[in-house]
Amino acid sequence: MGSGLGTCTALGYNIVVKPAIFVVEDDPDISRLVRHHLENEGFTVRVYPTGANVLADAERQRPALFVLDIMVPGKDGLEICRTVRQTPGLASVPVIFLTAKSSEADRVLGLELGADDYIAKPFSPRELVARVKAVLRRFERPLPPSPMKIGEIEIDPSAMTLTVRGALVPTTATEFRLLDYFARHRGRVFTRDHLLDSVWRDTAYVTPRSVDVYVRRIREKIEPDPENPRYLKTVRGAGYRFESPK
Amino acid sequence: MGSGLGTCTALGYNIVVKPAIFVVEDDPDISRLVRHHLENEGFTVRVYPTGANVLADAERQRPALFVLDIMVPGKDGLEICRTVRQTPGLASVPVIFLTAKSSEADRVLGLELGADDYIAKPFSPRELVARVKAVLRRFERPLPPSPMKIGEIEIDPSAMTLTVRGALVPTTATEFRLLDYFARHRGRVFTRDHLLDSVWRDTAYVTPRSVDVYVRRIREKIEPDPENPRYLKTVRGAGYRFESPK
DNA sequence: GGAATTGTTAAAATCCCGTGAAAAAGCCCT
DNA sequence: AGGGCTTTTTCACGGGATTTTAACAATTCC
Repeated sequence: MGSGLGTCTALGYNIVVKPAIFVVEDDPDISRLVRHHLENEGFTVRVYPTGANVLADAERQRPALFVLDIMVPGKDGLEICRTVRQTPGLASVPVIFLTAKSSEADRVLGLELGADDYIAKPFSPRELVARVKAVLRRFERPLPPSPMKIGEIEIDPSAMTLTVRGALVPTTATEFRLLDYFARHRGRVFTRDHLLDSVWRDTAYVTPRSVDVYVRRIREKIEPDPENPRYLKTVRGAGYRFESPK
Repeated sequence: MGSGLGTCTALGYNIVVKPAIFVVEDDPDISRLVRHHLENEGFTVRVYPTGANVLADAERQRPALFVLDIMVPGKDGLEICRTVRQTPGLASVPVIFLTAKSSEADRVLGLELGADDYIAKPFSPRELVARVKAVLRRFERPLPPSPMKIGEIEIDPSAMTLTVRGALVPTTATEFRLLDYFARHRGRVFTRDHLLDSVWRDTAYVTPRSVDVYVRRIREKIEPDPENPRYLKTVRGAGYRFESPK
């Protein structure tokens, strides 16, 4: 995994996908350096000296990540970022800024622009690569809303149905949303607070212990033996993790 | 800690740790200059006129930074840099090149080899100091959580899993947080008090000896031979240090 | 050899989670 | 609007896992 490459299974065999990174940088020395090191890591890199054509290209071939110099002639980095965030197909593509002044960094990371990290110039290649990989990892897309089959259970978000070992099991709305969230982020640990933030609707105040109750209800519905969960495990001191059984 | 100095509490009183900078430079005028200004800033400086012994020394007393002249008799700077990058214990130590030729080609070459910055001769003392500090500072900004592989052990913070020699090893929350902290700051010594401050949750007072207990538990889980730790070493009189095995 | 420091172990104290049940909030229907 | 239903949320207790302590053994350094 460390390579940053993604794989996808289609047509029954594996295709290795080289994630594309779009770089907007006018200084040819820097862009050469960036291209060199990112390509070394197995990424496909596209460099744009100005911000003119990036967006058009990006809409066609959606990149995995943007690396934007804050200041480039023409449309500058900030401008591009803003547009990216407002373009439906690109809104969730992560952005890393290259900044000269560290004072810009805070501003860039500030909420409104929605950058995901920054790298201060002069930067080292190792730093660049490390941050790019880290951001990509953080942004691993949740699986798109399509029916999922995990072990013996099937979750169909569009129908909001849960099928366990062939039998349709009724669920309440919150039960389903929580299970769906877990199933979409298999293998990760979530704290109760995180789950409340991302699964619950209103979230006015709700005790984290409510999560426990729902976990139990879900277990009763999907686990053959709710005492020894194979899917929805508790990670003591941290939260819960959903996993595919071996 | 913008100054580049680190402090740590040990032996009941405060010790100021002066980060060590290893300089490889054959011109005595320049090396004198470098030493003078860096020592003025509170760094411990060690000068090597040739590249012969640096690596051996560095492996014992791990420096915070290398300053390498690109061209020195014997093993030259580029060579040393390459070796450093391939030495497990040193791979993450930053490198700054000194070069006479200010040609861009040289600069880019240096950076492509994995250097972290580059200073063209003749340089001003202020520039030297500024770049050294900048690199050290950059280096301290922690990366967002991402899986780590150190020797034969793998740590995945998002899944909260530890894999040792291929096998998944269960950990408790505190064990994991401590190991994660160590792994994220490889090569640095931490006092028990520092660890309590930065890894423990509440820290309403907890005996420093608790750290010992956790170190032992971690060793039992990751070390092939817990009596002779290869990863998590004790630094008598100071604390513990986690390192990549040679 | 002796003082200081760290390793080890086991027991005590604490924290955390599962559980059942009941209160509160929604919801739908007339 | 009100009654009966479902869903959501809270609460408290008990058991068990984790954390912490403390006492003793082993090591290191002078």
